[in-house]
Amino acid sequence: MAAPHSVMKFWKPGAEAPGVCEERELNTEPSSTAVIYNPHSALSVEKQRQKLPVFKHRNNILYMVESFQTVVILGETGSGKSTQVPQYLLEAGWAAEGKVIGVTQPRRVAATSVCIAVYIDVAARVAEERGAFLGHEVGYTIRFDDCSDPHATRIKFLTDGMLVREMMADPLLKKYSVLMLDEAHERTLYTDIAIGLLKKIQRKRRDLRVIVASATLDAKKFHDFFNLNESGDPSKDTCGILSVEGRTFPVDVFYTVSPVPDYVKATVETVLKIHEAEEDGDVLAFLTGQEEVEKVVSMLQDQARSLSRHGMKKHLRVLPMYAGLPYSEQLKVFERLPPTVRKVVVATNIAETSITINGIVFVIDCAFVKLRCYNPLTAIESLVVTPISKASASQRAGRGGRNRPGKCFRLYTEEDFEKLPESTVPEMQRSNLAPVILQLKALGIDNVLRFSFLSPPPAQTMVQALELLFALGGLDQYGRLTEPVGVRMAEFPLSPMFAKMLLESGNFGCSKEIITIAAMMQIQNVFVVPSNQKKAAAREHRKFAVAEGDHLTMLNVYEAFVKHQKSSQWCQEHFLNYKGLLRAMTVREQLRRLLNKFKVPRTSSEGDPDVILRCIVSGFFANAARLHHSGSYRTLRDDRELHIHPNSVLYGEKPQKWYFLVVFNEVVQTSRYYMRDVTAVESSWLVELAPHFYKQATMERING
DNA sequence: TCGTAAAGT
Repeated sequence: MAAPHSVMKFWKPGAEAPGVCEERELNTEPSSTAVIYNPHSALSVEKQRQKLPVFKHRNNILYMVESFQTVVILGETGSGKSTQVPQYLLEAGWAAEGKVIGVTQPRRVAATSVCIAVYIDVAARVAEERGAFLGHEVGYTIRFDDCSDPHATRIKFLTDGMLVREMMADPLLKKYSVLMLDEAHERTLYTDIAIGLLKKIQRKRRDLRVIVASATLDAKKFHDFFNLNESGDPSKDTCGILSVEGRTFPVDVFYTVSPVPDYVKATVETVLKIHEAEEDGDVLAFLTGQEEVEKVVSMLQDQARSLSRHGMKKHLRVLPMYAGLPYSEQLKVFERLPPTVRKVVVATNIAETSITINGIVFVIDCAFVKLRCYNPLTAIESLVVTPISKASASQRAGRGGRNRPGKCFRLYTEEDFEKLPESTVPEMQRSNLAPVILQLKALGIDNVLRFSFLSPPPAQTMVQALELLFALGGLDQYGRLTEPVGVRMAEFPLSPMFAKMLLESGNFGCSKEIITIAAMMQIQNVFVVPSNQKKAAAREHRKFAVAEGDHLTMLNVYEAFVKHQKSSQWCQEHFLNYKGLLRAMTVREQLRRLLNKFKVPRTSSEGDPDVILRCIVSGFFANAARLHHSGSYRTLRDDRELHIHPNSVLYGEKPQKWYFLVVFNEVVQTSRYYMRDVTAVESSWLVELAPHFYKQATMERING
């Protein structure tokens, strides 16, 4: 039998060709023990800290923070910068006189885990004198979890989104002496907002220090952005760059000899080739979505069974990994396996930044990723399979060098690698900006079009956002934030349409129900569909379905959940996402408090659906579509073709008079333009509730 | 007629 994988041919470029880590010296220590204090080590905490690569740069870092307003630290994986730099600053007195050293992370888990690592260091050192408690000297603040003390905390970790929130209460961030933005190269929406705002704050607060911590890529861009020196004399620069080597192992990069027609098949073949020809070590393969992941997993599992039948000694354990996977399934990729088993993790981009799996030696990279992008002309978001950037490719390859030297198999030619863009387009340039613009206005940025963006978004996207905010009553005709509607809308941790709907709910007499609906709409995958029980799941889910649409269906699910004592078993029986529903409860509580603060009366519709639907229209009137005789829908605003998303309870319903007009939360483009979270409404409500938006003539055309 | 990456307030 010919080996099915014999078609995959790879080659390794010569030393002069760009590879990953080729030129790096080989290190013999794993980075994982280096970053977190190991209480079992014979070495003291001090000794362990001194062994980190960043330690050599301690004095230079402190010198630069003294001399420059902004310092860009280029630190590679495993340098120890995230845990050590905040401690160096603390030791050098930057937290004196009640000041705080703030460190932001793009993710909640990172904010807490880095915080705990630093806490362990600090606690181990000060324990003898006064002890240390998490949330005192060292603390963190993330949504729903504030583990910090306004008086005692000297080093505070927080998500970048949280920092932007804090600016609403303290626009000059007066309590901070230094802010370090970690993982800035990821260029998340909130990192970019924070960067723009910090530059503005620095003009008013010369004493505020900013440290931008990034992987090697965008150093110059950050430097030029923050450097306020216009004299041309480098000695007057206000921003300095410093680079810190990392501690990872070399990864050999291989390319295919010719282009790969089908990367799903090629992934399977490459895994088998590694299993057959390479030494021990686990495998990580990158694909773009759940469907591809599951397909590769099932193909490999078939192969693995046949291999064991043919007497292959070493076994394959194939595991999927993506965000939508149930938590218990996700945990399996972290399990340690006996040496007779090779672990193969087939993952989406979640494994590029959000999780790190120990023991990975071989990486397979298909060169693609699914990215959200926003079309400023149509105001429609879509998820598009896009070629990755070179930065992404090197990040993926690096996943194979965490514990020992690794190998990365790229399912594309070196020539195609050269054609990839240097870095991924920042989120700021591919997002709907309505929430961003609202936040900036609330932070006193009057002219958002002239705001200092690190990467300016398309002007048309900003215009779209301004128009929507005006239609919602959050901005006046001069683009100023309205009082109180606009100011209050900005306080909600939700998109402006949801905020408007919530603020109106008191007037409609259904705030209790609307809070639930808004909270439920924030969680993904309320309905769980296990691949082997699709029919049973659908049967259970249908029990919650309501003819009006998804919003009232979600209300139904939540109320049933509460009625059944929030039981996890009940959720399991009805194929509902238990953790998601718990989260909806937490979100609901936060929203309820905000409505209390704004004195929105607590009212219930007492079973009348119409008031709830009208209230939804008051926020989502701009997202309306009418039934077209073709059977699809058309947007009211610009007559674009839309379809009901297959996950909607209205999907597949026979179009009746009742479904003539619908509103929806969002449109996503995949194979078609799909409306998600859809509810049927009366056309007369649109004219009544949004007369400024829908002129009478438009309505006549619709009805005619 | 088929379908949401992953992260956050």
